[in-house]
Amino acid sequence: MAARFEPGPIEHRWQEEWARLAAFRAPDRPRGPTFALALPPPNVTGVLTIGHMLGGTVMDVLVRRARMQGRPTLWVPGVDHAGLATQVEVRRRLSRQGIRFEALPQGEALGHLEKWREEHEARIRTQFEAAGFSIDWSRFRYTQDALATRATREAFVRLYREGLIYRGERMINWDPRLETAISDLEVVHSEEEGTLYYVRYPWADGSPGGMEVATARPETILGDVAIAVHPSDTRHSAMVGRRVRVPFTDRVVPIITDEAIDPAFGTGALKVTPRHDLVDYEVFRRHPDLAMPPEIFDTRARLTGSGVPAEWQGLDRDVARERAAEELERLALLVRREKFRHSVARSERSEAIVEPRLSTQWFVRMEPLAAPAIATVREGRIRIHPERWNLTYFRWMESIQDWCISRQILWGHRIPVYTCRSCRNEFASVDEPKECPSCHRADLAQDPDVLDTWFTSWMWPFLALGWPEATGDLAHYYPTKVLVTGRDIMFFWVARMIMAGLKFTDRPPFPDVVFTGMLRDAQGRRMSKHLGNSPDPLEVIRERGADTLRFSLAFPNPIEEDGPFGRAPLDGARNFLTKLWNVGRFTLLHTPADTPAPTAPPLLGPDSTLEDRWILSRYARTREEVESSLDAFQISRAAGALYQFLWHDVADRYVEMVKERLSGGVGTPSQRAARTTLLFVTERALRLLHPFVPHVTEELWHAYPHDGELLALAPWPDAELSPDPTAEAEMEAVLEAVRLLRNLRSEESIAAEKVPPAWVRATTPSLTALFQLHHGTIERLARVHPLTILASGAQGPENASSRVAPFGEVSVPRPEGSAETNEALEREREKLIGLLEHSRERLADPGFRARAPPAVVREHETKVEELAGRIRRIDAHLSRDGSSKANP
RNA sequence: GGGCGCGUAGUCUAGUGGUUAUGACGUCACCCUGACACGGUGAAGGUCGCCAGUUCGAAUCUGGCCGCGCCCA
Repeated sequence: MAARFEPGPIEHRWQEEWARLAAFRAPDRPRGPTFALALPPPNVTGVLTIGHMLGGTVMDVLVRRARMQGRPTLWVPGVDHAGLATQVEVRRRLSRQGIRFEALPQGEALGHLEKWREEHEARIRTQFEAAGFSIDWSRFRYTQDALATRATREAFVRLYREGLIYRGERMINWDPRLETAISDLEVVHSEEEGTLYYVRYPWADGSPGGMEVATARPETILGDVAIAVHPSDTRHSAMVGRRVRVPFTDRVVPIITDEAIDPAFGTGALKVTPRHDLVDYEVFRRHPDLAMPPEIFDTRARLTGSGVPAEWQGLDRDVARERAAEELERLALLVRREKFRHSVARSERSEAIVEPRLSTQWFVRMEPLAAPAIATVREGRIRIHPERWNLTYFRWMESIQDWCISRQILWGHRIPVYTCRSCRNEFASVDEPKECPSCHRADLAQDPDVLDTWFTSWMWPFLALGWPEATGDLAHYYPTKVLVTGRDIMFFWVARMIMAGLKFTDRPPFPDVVFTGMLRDAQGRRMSKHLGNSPDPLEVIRERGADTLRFSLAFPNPIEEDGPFGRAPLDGARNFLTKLWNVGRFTLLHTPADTPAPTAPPLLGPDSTLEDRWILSRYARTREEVESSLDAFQISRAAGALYQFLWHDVADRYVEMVKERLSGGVGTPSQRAARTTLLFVTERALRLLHPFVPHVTEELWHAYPHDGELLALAPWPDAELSPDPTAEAEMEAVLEAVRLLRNLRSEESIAAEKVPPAWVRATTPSLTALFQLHHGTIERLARVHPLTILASGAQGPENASSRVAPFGEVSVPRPEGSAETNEALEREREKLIGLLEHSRERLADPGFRARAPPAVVREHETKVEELAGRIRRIDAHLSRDGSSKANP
């Protein structure tokens, strides 16, 4: 085996081998309970980020464990066409080549989109494969493939026929750059600096003065229908009912009252422009006497229409704003301008300022869908991890708005609604209709819009398994077992998936949702596509290895919290894997060629030592910890338990303890016990670590004596052993003696190559016997010789430096020239006295004795005794040294 | 503006009523000891944000304050 751990070649080899053996191909006809998981389909917009790797790692840990547990396991992958997002990317790419996307013939535009999809789909797959995720690529799906199209149409038609999808004229969010409607969720609000214009509307009757109104958008004056004030605003009550002239026009509008007006904003008077503001629209609707003015903007937010003066036609809204302000100034109607901060709504995709627009679009009625989805989470049939996100989920679901699903773009599923040009009959159809079902003519026009991408992806867990067809996969693998994703798409996707699952399959699509946190770069900024501060996973894998990347994401920071990513975690993971590699090498160095695979734990016989029993106990505990952590989706906790066990228990302690036994190599019973124990615990650790770092563990496992073709398909360890508290307690005492002796060596500056004599004195006969039995271990680990074990009453050495612990004391001779101080002991004494006093005070409190549980009282009593004893022993050392100093 | 969450060593983090507060990274000292210097051994480093309260007992529960973050409008 190579002396150095090189991830590259190992990872290639095993990825090829897994593929060759179709190790991750889910059985078509599985037996027993299955474990399925749908990969959240990445957008074909771009490339994957480290965030995808985090989610993938979590999923792979769960999937690989399930597979090793012997459950038929399916991890189904796919990609999402991401309609608007992809169209934006392609549009951008083309515009760099001087091509305007909108000017292309439809077929050609679609060609560009399709080409983009192919490139990115391949790239995404390469990235997931390089990470070693155990995905069943034979079941790869795409949200625009034939089945997905069928599912999308089926879902639409069902909701349409039930009246849950309707078309209506509503205020919607319009993206004037992309010229399409977007949903509420695709709008991002931010605080921005703007200008507030104070405009005077002259009185219609020609009397001097006028009504002063504050607005950020003077260009929309052309669409005003009224001025509104709050009904209880006494400043303006005298004006209510009067009429003003709308600047730039010959229109005359009334001053009205409405509760929605904020008297604190501007002058407390609001101009009402119902076509271009949601609040204004609502005010308008509450005043049926007002008439809807004509449209003033086209789809690119340029002034247009009969209400717009000829010289302003075609002006962009920003230009128009400046022109309007200038014109108002010229007309002496602009009172003043004022800088102010306000919330600006922008389109997530294009960053254009959203133009609220009265428009006819398709909507899904969400309330009937949300109610059962709320209940499902409330009843615990779906559990969200971490639990605190329940609140966010409920809050959004309980105030849910109808979902605008129509988009005026090219890339997506066409809305399956047709209108007969002959009889005006409108109908929805799953299949492409040949004729009008009413008049049987073939003169049909399909709705020109496409559906929001999420209208397809919200069905992903069952769509990916073949729905609406009654496929075998759907029968065997649905519902999936868990959903792992970033919490940033809780509303976009998770909540909608729960609704869709309940609506279309009558079942929750998964019982558990695991949210991963956001990663931060070295400067502590959240990684985002926008900032472009996420490294390319392929680069990281090429430089550091997939296992290193995976482990750096799984540990040390909890996967569900935001955590740092960068050199430090990667180095930590690399160091751990190197440690694992070397522990493997050491084990193999002491594993004869004919050794059988460790199918069962070593039998504990007379040749098994304390360290053997101890490491087996530590293994048993580690396994339990891994199991319970993974059951609770606490991936990092499981990884941490394995890290501690392998590094600190196996490598630092057990290996160091058995080195002596293993050297020489004549095959004594004690050597055999040590070998089989070492082989067993490290082999089991490989199995437990495999879901986290599959390549390196697969490599090592094949170098080990093994049965079976792949570690990936080897059985997951079950509870073969129980913890052994006696062995653990005994080993603790021995290790504590070692630690104190090492501490003394260091404090007394005993050179590393020196092997001084040492003494250990225990407080009880049984501890004395224990140290007697393991005095060789203590000698080796502490590098002392000879070690004398003293009976509890025995006289200690002269002129020695000592440490006092609960179990007893340890001493080494004071080296020549060492200052004869006992600072360490004195510091220890002070600390112990503090603790002693604290416990005594507690015990002196009658309330404590009366109310605290007896066990806690006893605990303190024991502690007082122990501390007092320890202080007495320290005092004995101090006074002896004192006397020896006084009388050398 | 509303809601949610979080403040624990230089940094990240565990810890939901009784522990001498966990681990990792970083720092310092010594050591290239025969699996590993991507290592070993040891050490230093904490008023558990602040103030009050509940309790025999608070990092942990309650309230207020301060700071930070996120979501929604």
